Amino acid sequence: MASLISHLTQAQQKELMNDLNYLNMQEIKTFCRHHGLPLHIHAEYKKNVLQKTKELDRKGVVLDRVRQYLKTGKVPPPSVIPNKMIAQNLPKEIRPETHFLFGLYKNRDANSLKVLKQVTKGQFQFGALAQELSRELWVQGKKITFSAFGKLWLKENMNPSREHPEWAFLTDLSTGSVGRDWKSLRQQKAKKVMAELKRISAATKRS
DNA sequence: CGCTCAGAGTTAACGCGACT
DNA sequence: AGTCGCGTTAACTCTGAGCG
Repeated sequence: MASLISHLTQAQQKELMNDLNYLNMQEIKTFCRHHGLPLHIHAEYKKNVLQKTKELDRKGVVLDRVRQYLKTGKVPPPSVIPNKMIAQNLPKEIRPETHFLFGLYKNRDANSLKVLKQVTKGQFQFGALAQELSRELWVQGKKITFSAFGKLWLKENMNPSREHPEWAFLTDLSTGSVGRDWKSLRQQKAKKVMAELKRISAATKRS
């Protein structure tokens, strides 16, 4: 299947892609379910066997998938955590040289926090960045230690090399373009995008 | 300076219904 | 009866602004 948005002009396509950032997760989920786009992260608990986890992909990841789908008409595969990144047996104690694996680290986990505080001179905090980094490492299959993760977190925290256009509110906030009417602005944009997506739904069902 | 607020995303926890 | 998935909810974090 070809692009689902070829009837739009280049400028309109670009606007649509950009305004997807203004959708909230609920709206995105609805669209994904309609079209069978994967929302959950899958894990390879056993070699070559994929299992859906309870973990939901982060907004940026899901949006990328939506964009790809709109452009190509193909349903992209889900995120997968490879077998080697999954903790098979949990160590009693986490140390700086312990490998940073799925199932071992969790946000707000006291043991993880202790070690990460230790290797970052007390600066580490659980938050969106920690979540983002950990997911990325797991899915990409980069096996590193807690110590290395802490350093990576520090680096990203000091000078963020990545942008988060999908966090529309925070992005607008940092550019100072948030006014009293931001909420209605978001709804306006979201409504427009949803209307366009709905048209696509109808078109794909006909074919 | 520290506190609270806004509005967003994410998680864990909870409850409900479907299914076995 | 027990389990699983799904949807909702409360609590947390993020940022800059506003206030005492």
